[in-house]
This record gives sequence, structure tokens and C-alpha cells, in this order.
Amino acid sequence: MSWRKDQGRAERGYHHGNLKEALLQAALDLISKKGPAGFTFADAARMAGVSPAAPYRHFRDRDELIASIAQRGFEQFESLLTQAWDDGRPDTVTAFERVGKAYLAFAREEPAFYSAMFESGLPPDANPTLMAASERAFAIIRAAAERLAALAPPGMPRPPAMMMALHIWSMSHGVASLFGRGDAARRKLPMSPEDLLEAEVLIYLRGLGFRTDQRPGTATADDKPAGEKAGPWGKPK
Amino acid sequence: MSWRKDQGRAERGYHHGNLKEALLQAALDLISKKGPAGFTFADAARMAGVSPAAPYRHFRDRDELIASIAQRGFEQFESLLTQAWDDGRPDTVTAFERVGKAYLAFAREEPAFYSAMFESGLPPDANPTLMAASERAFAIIRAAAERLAALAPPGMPRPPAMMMALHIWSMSHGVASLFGRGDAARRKLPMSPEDLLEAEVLIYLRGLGFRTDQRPGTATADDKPAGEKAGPWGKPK
DNA sequence: GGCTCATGTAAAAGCCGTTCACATGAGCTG
DNA sequence: CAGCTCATGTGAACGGCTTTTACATGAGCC
Repeated sequence: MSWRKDQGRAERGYHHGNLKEALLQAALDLISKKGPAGFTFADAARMAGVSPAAPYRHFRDRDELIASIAQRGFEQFESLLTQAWDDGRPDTVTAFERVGKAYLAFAREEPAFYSAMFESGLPPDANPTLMAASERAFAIIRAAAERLAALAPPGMPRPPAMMMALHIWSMSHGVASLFGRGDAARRKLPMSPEDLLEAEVLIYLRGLGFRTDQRPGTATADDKPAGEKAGPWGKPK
Repeated sequence: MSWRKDQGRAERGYHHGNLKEALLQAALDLISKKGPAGFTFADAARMAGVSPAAPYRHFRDRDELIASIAQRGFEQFESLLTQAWDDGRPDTVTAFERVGKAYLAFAREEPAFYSAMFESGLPPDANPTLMAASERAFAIIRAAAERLAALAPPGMPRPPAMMMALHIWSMSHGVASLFGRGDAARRKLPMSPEDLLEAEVLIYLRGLGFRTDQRPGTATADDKPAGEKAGPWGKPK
């Protein structure tokens, strides 16, 4: 094994060498275990093997650490969404749904990031760079909505892309925050959050005139809503 | 003026006489000012004019106070939703939208309740009576969805009412929690949260086959989606 | 080799949550 | 009304957290 500055205590001189990173990592652990409210600056310091005052060399205060985590969270989030969107391949609707799934997956698999980003109660205006990171993540959803809106069936009023993006975001965030996290699932559900969100988005898209019952090719106009086929919630028995 | 046990200190013997109520009230004030995380047991005691130990005669600990507030919140919420639903008068769709508006209004006007209910990070299973209150509130939405589902246009698969209810809830919560609170509005919006949610729900309902462009009478089947009329987001200029 | 400055420590102040022994007095009992 | 009791409030104390300040250390540069 080739460790040198591993966790806990082990071998370490007066200087840690990588404290900032260690603190962020520790904070992530703690937040995912006890939520952003239960997380403690002193605990993170302890976990990194330094005195309670040491973190102040790297973060103005506890809030700034949380903001840093939120910032990283938005960056990872953006990259995940970008990847899921994959510039709309193989077709716009499929890619769009993949983005929704990625949203939930992130909330589920990175609960610490997610709560730092959305449930930490930080004043959003206080931190311009954080705000910017959040905007960049949202921009992915917005770009996807833009492409989708362009495909809206002719003969219908074209939905504003920004509004669509906000709708999708609110659905995703709503599902994630009410039912999303696996470990401390807030409520019993008759279906998985993923399925719930997928159905929600499909119904919504159908409300905009998209045909969503068939996937091959690009989405096209649809003058009859889904006919006799099963709805997006599965077979009605 | 006829005060006797008013706030602050003023005239008061050894016993407060109404401490539990005073604490709940103080907590509401503080939570709405500084969020459920910033709220402090000692602060509430101070505001009620008692020693920091006094609250423990009425609440096992800080969490129980917050849970009490959440409980009351759910009760008020339930009553508000019931009133808004008004048993589906004058017609199901109108009443349904009124419920959505009531949801947002509650989040906006009672931010303290709302955060205690949804953002306090309390383990939901820890408190059965709290859980029950929350279920009762959700039951209103569910009942409304049930009625709406019964009106689903024939010839289309009937959407499960429970799923509809969950969808509506997630939309409402998503909008409320991302854009809802007026005082510390989290993000800039091109429209009001109310309009945003209304459009979202209308599009969703249309996706289920409801005609939503006209209100008079009860919702009926619709074999053509909204024709050339303006969408739920207003005139497309 | 010696300087400097980023990085860490120790100690302390002030706050909070929580507990415990004790004080008070409201309301019942007779 | 006297006296008892018990719910309710107090004061003091413990441990933990955040944050500040003065001081220590040693990595990197000349």
C-alpha cells in the first residue's frame, strides 16, 4: 500500500498538507450521515485529525465550507446532466427523460451534495460564484427544454422554453425532495421515485402535444392524444 | 389596553401561565426570521421571558418543539386545502387549481410552518402523530385527484388517482420550495410562482386528456388537444 | 543557512442544549 | 382557611460548538 497522508491521524507532522480537501471530504461524509444541520465544523476537524481552529485557515466559517460543497455539487451536477443530455442523442425526448433520471440519481446517490445545494438554507444571493454554478447547471435543463420546445407540434402555440425548463426542474426537485433519498425515505410510495417522475414528465410532455408513446426517431406532432394505448403509468390492467 | 400576560417580561409571577403557547409562538417568529436551523431553544425562552430550562417542562427537547409546530402546520394546511377544494365546487378542475394556489399561498404566507413541515430534517418515522397529520393533509389532495380521475375522458386509460395526487404534490412542493417564499426568494423568475404552477398543472391535466381551456361546467373528454387556442402560459404573442 | 509566511495549535470567550437539585405557588382536600 | 402536592419555573453546571487571538512550526525560497 502506498499511503502517505491517509485519513484519521496516522503519520503527520505539524502541517497536514491537504487539509482543505480532507475537510471537504469529511464534511461530505458527515452531511450524508447527519444532514447539513447536524454537520459540525469541529467534527470535520476531528475527522481530519486537526484542532478545531485549523479549518479557519481554509474557510471563513462553517457556512463557507457548506457553500464550497454546494458549489462542487453544482459542478458535478452540471457535468452529470450534460452527460445525460448528450446533446439530445439519440432523440430529443429520450435524452430529455434521461436528464430527469440523472437528476434523481444524483439526489439519491449524492444526498450530501444535494442537501448542501438545496436544503442548507444558505442565502443564495450571498455567494455569487455559487449562484453562477447553479445557473450553469440549470442552463443544461434549459438548453434541453429549448430543443424540445423547437419540436413542439406545429399548429399549437409554442411553449416558452424557459417555462418548460422551470416546470421540469420543479417536478424533479419536488419528487427528489419529497420521496427521493433512499436511506431516509420520507414517505411510502406505490412506485419508485424514478417511475413517478418519468410518468409525470411524460404526461406533461403529452400535455404540450408531444407524442410520447413511441420512442424511435425524433418527436413529432400528434393530433390525437395517445389513442387507446396504455398511459405512461403502465398498463391499466 | 387590557393585557395581563403579554409578551417580553412585563408583569408575571413565578409561573408564566401560558408558556407552552408562548414558546410555540416565539418559535414561529424565530423560524420565519432565521429558518428552522437558525432557531434556538434558548432564544424562544428568552422571548417568552423565562429561563433557558423552562421549555423543558413542555417539550422533551428542541426537536419536539419543532415537531409540534410542524404538526400544527399540517393541521392548518389540511384545513386550508379542504376549504380551497370546497368539495369540488363549482367544478372539479377549477377547484383543483384552487387547491394548487392554496398550497403556494400557504408556503408563502406561513414560511415558518412550511419549513418546519418540510425542511426541518426531522425523521418522519419518529413521530407517528406528526406523520398522521401529514397523511391527513395529503388525503385532501388525494381525494381531489380521485374526483378528477373519475372524470378522465373515456376511451383513454384512467390514470391512478394516487399517482395523480403524488404528481400534483411534487409539482406544488417543487415550485414552492424552489421559488416559493417571497421574503428570501431563491431565484429570479420570469413569472410568479403561482402562474408557473398553474401552467404546469394545466399542461399536466391536458396530458391526461382533460380539456382545460374552458372552465364552465365539469371537465369532459377531449379528442383534440386544445386546437389553436393559446396555451396555459398566456398568449404566444 | 536563514527568513518568511502559510498553516497549525492552545486557550479562551460566548453561545447552546440539556440536566438536576431546588424554589414557588395554584389548586385541591379537609 | 391551613396545609399538602405537584406542575411549573429557576440557577448552576457540564459538555460541546463556533469563532478569535496570540503563538508555534516548518516548507519553500533566497
